[in-house]
Amino acid sequence: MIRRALFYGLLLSILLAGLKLVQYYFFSYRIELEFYIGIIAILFLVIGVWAGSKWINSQSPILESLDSITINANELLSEREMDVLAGIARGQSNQEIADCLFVSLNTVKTHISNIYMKLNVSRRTQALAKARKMNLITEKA
Amino acid sequence: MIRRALFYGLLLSILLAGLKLVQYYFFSYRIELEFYIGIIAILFLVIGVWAGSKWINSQSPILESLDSITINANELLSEREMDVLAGIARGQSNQEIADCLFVSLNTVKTHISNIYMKLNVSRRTQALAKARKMNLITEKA
DNA sequence: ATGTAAATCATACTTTCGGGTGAGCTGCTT
DNA sequence: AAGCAGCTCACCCGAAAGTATGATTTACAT
Repeated sequence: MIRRALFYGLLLSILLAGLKLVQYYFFSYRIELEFYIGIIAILFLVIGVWAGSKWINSQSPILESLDSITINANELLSEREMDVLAGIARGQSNQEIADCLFVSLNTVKTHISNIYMKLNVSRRTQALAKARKMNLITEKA
Repeated sequence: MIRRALFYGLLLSILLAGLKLVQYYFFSYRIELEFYIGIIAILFLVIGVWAGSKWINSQSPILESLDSITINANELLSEREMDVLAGIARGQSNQEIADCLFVSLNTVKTHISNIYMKLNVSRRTQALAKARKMNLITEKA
């Protein structure tokens, strides 16, 4: 969570710094300000779309609600396991979940194994069925 | 698709125009340029995330039509395909579904492939997520 | 009749999943 | 300090799932 926020914050800072450099050394005296701002706006719009696409399947509660899947807090599964379960519920592959959570495929597998143990199942679809019965997963209205 | 692109293009244009106005009439002489650009960058980043999320969630033509048109769910998937989909939703393996329906494993695979084609997905968990969104699958007491 | 869609089954191949095991690191508790 | 739970990652192997293609049969509509 925090690591991801820091990562993108850093990325944003770097981009801003880069833009400032570009501005001072190359463009400021040759391109009009409106055009320059337009480029920045479009650039960050694209970045935003990219980040949004990448995050839409991640575990943030806000984005989760956009995906109409809600993971309910529970004592049984740990936070990370809930994240993984949400990915499964969204239909993501293990690799996709790993990419979203910024961990390795093996880590996701381990979490999933633990989920299966805790839910007493042996397949992701079984885990989904059981999790829904237990109200761990609910559909957003 | 095209309509959506036009919509967001228009939105972008309006926002750019608005920013230009703001720039000329309020901020240009009071706030430093770097700060101003940073605000724009963040603003469009947020817009991008929002738009990206929205876009991702309405990728499917089927889901789009659900917004305005009432679709008879039974039209899309055949009876047998619904049987198989139910098995998937129950968490059954392909072999278990085959046993339940008294058909071969290959037949189940074929049905599943057809389901994936019709739902435009490539994994059973994706099929579940999509089918739930389309209300092909609903929870019962 | 001819075509279309559904259902059935098959073979061959690739990718993904899941099980088992081990291990290092962190943070909290006793 | 020691123990424990959670998170991370790795490797191996077999099973399940998915892809691609082709084929037969039935039923229904043009």
